[in-house]
Amino acid sequence: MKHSEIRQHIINTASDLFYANGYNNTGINEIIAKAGIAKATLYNHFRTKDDICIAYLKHKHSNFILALRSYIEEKPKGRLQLLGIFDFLKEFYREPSFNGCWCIRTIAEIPGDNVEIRNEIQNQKKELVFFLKEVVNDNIKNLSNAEAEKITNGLYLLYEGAVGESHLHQSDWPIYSARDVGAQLIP
Amino acid sequence: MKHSEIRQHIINTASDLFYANGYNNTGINEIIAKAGIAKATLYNHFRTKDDICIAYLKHKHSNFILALRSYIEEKPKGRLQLLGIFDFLKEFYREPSFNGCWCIRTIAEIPGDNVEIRNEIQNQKKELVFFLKEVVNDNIKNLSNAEAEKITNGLYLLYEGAVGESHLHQSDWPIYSARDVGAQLIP
Amino acid sequence: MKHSEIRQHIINTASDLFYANGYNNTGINEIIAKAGIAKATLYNHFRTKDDICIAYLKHKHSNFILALRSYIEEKPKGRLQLLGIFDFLKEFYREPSFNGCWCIRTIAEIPGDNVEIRNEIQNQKKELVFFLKEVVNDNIKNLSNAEAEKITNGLYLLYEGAVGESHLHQSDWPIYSARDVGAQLIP
Amino acid sequence: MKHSEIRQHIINTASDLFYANGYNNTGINEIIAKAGIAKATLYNHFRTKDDICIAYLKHKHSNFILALRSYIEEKPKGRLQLLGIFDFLKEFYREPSFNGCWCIRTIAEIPGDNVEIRNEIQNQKKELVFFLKEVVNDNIKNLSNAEAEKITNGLYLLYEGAVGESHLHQSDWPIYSARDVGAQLIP
DNA sequence: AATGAATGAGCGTTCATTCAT
DNA sequence: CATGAATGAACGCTCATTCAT
Repeated sequence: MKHSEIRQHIINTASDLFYANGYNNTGINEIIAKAGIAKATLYNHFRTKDDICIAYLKHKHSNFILALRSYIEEKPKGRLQLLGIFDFLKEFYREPSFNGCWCIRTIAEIPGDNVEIRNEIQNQKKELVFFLKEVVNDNIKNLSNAEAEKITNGLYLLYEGAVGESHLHQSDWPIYSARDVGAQLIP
Repeated sequence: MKHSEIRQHIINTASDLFYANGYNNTGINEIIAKAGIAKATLYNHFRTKDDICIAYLKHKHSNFILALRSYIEEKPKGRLQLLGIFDFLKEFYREPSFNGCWCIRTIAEIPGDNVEIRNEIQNQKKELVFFLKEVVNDNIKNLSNAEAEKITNGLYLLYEGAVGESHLHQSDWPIYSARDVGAQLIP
Repeated sequence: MKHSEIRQHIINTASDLFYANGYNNTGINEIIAKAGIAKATLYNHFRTKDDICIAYLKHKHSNFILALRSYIEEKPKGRLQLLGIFDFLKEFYREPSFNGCWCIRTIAEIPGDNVEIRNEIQNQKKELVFFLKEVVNDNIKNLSNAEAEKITNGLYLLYEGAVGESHLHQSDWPIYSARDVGAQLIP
Repeated sequence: MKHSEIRQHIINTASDLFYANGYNNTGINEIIAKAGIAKATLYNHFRTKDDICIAYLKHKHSNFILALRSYIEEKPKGRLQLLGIFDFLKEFYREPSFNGCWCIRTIAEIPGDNVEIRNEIQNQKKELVFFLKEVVNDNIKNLSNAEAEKITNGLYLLYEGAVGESHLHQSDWPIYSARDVGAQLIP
């Protein structure tokens, strides 16, 4: 196995555990046991557990953005494509591994002065907002920038609320509600 | 100090620490040190740390509901009272101690099989939805039940999103956005 | 066993190990195993391993000063009492546990920026110089302060050299040599 | 770079680190990082870390003896040349890299049963005594062997004490004191 | 010869909880 | 009812050394 492969193997293993059980509830020992590697091997690839956390967040984010983008690109232009973010979320929710938003869950676990992880999380959300704005502009014509931003922020908040609340209530009603409200935002 | 006073003192102390620094990041030793009590005293009042967690959640919730209720009751009936939930959140956000939603943050820290704490959190949110529905019905006349629920759920999602995202981004724009969108939901 | 007794038990155990095998070569696990206590018990009595190190140094020092003082007080006043410090060292050297100077050995093991331990060690040596000066003044009459200091410093250096070199060469000739030279310093 | 050059490069690098920060506080990784070589390269040149330690000690010793010899050879014959060892030490002490005696510091770090390193250190000190005796005989005429040894051992102890104590107290007074006492030893 | 990823054993430290007093 | 010393398990991390390439 090549260096980068074992690195990816660690990230995959840790990601599953972090996402399923939480960052602090997942110990290094659990990761190496599941990955089948020695402790020092892990530390040859990552300086600290926090570094693995960053890699985990990036891993989840890039997969998520790719999947979301390809999902909605297959939808017909217009309202359906725009509301596709909620349909995507429905599918995401149905996955047995669904456990809410890794950003929200991780930020709840780390001390407030952990700027590195906080920054990563904030940047991911900013990227999501940026992506949503693209989708808004692609699917609603003749919007002023202010209008586009208003709709984008609304959809973003609804999306985030739907992720968190479907996870919290273990039910998909928040996703349907969010889609309904989202539909009202589109002129 | 009476038995119940000590209990409340422990809850107050633990709540401040849990909310500020997180549940897992706050140790029993820190709590007893700040409360100025002996370790066994704490365990005479609470069976486990998880029990303190439940008490912490209840404590935050009842204070929150009371404050929210009294805040919006002072607002004039109608749209202003309904949107008052977002104005309340603005004030909540401005408090130096603001640190997001205790439910969301706590659920991220506990193992998935901890039903006791999960139930407490779910019930709190259900109570919030119930309360919001009351406010909706009080301030918008002649709503069918379905209409009331639709608006309630929308406001709830926007509120939850605004709490979480203002905390995540360390900025109050999500609260303003949520209020804007919320205003569109009210006929 | 009372709190202070178990504390002293830890100090005794750790002291034997630190002095025999070195500070860094002695692990916490070795200490608790030999002391027959749990790891957390040790950490209830000492904040860090460095704190145990300080206690070890203080323990060795106070025993040493007491033993040295009582040893030379039994010697007749004059040259014999003054040179008694080297006779004391001979006996010290003969003990099977003799392993050189804990100060010199410890300072060699700790990072240069560990001021707490460095200060303790420097203070111990200053106390030794102070004690030696007392003995000099007690046993040589009509010395100016400068003369007393000169003799004191000479004896101190010879003593320290004798401790270190007898340990290094595993032989007592440095003690005899130091005594010989020391004798020449006394008018 | 030739084989022997790499070896010397490793020794130089390791020596600086060992002397500055201690043997146990310097890791193999630190050495190879600073030397800019691969880990296995280091182990092609040295069987174990202890072997590097031996090479480090030899390196320091031979440099030291050469520098000391050439320093005092430039002094005029007689008392000045003999006491030149302390003047040399003054200059040694003034170097920013001064960190006491590598022998004393290393012997404090290794287990008592490490005969290889202990022997190297003892031999270095025996060589120093031998060298000092040469200097004594060169600069004081008509000494019996016993007289020469007595003076040599005295100077040696004073020298060793001065090195260790100047390092411990971070002050040069022990060097001045040692020189003063040394002067009294010379007839 | 040179590489650098992998290792197992150990490090110092923290944790929620128990129990004799 | 209040105490606080003691606990065992787990924590994140470092080490000198080996070995397939």
